[in-house]
Amino acid sequence: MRLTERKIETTLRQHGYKLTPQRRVVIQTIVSSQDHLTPAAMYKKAQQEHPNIGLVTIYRTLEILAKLGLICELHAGGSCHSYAISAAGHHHHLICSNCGTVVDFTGYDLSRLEQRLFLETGFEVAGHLLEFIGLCQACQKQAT
Amino acid sequence: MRLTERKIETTLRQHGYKLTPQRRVVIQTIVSSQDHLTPAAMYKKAQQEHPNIGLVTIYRTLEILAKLGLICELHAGGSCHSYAISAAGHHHHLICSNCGTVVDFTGYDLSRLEQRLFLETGFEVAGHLLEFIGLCQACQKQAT
DNA sequence: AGTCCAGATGATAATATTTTTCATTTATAA
DNA sequence: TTATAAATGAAAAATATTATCATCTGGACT
Repeated sequence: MRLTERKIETTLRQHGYKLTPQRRVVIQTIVSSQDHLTPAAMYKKAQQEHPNIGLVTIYRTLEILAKLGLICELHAGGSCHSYAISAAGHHHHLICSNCGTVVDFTGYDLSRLEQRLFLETGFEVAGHLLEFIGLCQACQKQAT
Repeated sequence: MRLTERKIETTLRQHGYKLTPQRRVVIQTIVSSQDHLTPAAMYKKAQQEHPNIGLVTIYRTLEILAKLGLICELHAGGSCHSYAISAAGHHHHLICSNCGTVVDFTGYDLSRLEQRLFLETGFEVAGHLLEFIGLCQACQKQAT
């Protein structure tokens, strides 16, 4: 389940952030997007709703949303500074290399591997990054 | 098994690239480094051996090495434009968040998960990104 | 060893991206 | 309604990356 606009706004408030029109626009934009967006792409989209919004505000808002875990930074799909709306709990991503669509999936547990790695290397694992890149169903058909 | 200087040089030649002193220095630098380096960090290190080397050459060399799969771009450890020497076959990375040390590991197979994802989402997976971030043994002790 | 030349280099400039600064505006709690 | 801490946008600064181009050189060939 992806986070909703409402849920994100509540979380922002709970952390003492003000709910400005600009932030609403950014949130709305990212929630309504199936794919991942760079700050620049975000800026373009947001401007359609709020022509005066500044690029700096985009950067600042994305930073906050990322810090609160409301959006996820993606790496496997080209730019390393693009974001997609987050799912509610712990999850991983599937990214379409053609259209950029991001699909979240859950239920894959890496803790056994982490345990193995600890035994083999002594590393105390604190986090991980797992993303898949490929072609979504729609883009596979298109490619035919 | 990490790639050796020799192996990398051979591969470069095989692909028609010239083996210049600058490239040797870059290769030597990255092979002898336990951690991952950004182009800028690479530049500094390389300059110690070859004071006249240009930053552009670093960028160009890293680009070639990455394209040939001789070095790996890392994401979980801060900068998304840092590289570490690659292991010989398919592998994944463990990165120390404190000292930057990169340890490769092999033998973890994601094809069953990819199969599951295909069934569930229709995605035709083409590749993946799997990295772990944590504390290496040495840094754990240090932290005590 | 000497010649040739495609490919490589470094200096510089151009472009792109991100962060800082600061005067002004505004969301929200009282 | 007011007070105020936080947020905004414009501009500048700082970083990071890529393109251009005259010059140089590794390595194939003799």
